[in-house]
Amino acid sequence: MSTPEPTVRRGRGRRPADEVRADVLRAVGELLLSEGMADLTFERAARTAGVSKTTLYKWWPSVGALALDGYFHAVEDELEFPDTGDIRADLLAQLRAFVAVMTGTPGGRVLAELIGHAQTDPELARAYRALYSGERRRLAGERLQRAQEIGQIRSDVDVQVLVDQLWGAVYHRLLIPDEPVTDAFVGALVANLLGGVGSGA
Amino acid sequence: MSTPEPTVRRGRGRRPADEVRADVLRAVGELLLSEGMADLTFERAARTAGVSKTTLYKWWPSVGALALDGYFHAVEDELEFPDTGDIRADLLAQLRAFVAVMTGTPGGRVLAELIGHAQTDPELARAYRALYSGERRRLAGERLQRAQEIGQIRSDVDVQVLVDQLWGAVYHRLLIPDEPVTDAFVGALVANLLGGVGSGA
DNA sequence: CAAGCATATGAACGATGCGTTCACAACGTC
DNA sequence: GACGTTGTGAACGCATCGTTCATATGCTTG
Repeated sequence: MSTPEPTVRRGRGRRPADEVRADVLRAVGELLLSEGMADLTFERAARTAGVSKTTLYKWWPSVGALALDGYFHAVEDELEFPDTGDIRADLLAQLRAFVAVMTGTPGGRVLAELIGHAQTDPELARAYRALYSGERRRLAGERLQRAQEIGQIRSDVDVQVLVDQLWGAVYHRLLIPDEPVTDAFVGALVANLLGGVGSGA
Repeated sequence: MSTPEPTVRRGRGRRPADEVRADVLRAVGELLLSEGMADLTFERAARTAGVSKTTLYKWWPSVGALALDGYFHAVEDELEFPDTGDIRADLLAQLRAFVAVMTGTPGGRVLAELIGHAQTDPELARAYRALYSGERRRLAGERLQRAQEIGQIRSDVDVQVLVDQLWGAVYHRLLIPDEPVTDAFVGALVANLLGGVGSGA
């Protein structure tokens, strides 16, 4: 409810497409980080960006797609997959960086909301997989496979399953927060998987 | 959009609360399983159940809460945690049964949509944890702890982390379907964790 | 058995967002 | 300098929201 939107008045007529697009993404990013995507609508995005609603409808098929664009424009995701040759250290480093972003910035909340929205917005789900999750899965898989090739991970293991048991486990706690996401949790994830939790035969 | 709702005409005045509640839950369950919760609204639920919208607003704080009630009324979740004394076999059995429900019935889709909706509906999120996820985490934890006590799982392991690396991994593939959820996947989950995927030191 | 309380009903309301339409204006190009 | 592309502003009908109100009836108490 209602900070009076900073409605920017403009004349009519065309403005450069790139300029408009930049305004929109900036505005959407701001709205997302400050209020989450529950209250994000075409109407509000248009008002905040000082852009015609018509324009938004022409460029983005759904609120979700708009949010996805705005989110990535805002965070310029830069989670690297380090490769020092030591898979245990690299996994810990990457997962800790990931957790830091997810819990220490509004980015985690927004990402969760994007995934949430994707459950009932096929358009957004497709865009999310195409732009984000697929790529990250590929990068993680490549790093894990290199570890496998030099014998740090058993050769009969399907590395994609490991992605679910590491990052997927983190997402699980983000989306269904019964338990906290801590560095200790991350340490346990890696230790459990690499060393195994069974004892005897 | 728009099967013409089977509007049930009724007289005015009070009907037994239990009867009304039953009608509502039945209707919501039907709507959820047939159309998902994207199109579920107070309006449609009221129309389908042949109940006044006012009544719904009085009993349920949000569409999400209504959906959650309707869902559990419809599926009467009965995923047991077997205990044969063999933790590997029991985990496989439970996870396979879980996966069967999630992929073989509309229940999986609806559950994903509930979790999705909970990301932007704190009321629903709280209800979900209270009614469902917390309880299931507790049950799984107890079974894992028994295995730990008889030495099938190492004693220094935090069993709650295992929940995230087993069921959480499944949820990950359900919510972000880059990779399929199969029995082979389940097998790999259990094998990876119990045996470990590292090789050397 | 009668009185009264609790509760569902139906109808209406203003507000908001949706998704689309339209004529018009200005930018960039040829 | 003309033209086509593209954003602009305004207005629509429609759906849902969340709320209000007087009314009708089942249930319970005395």
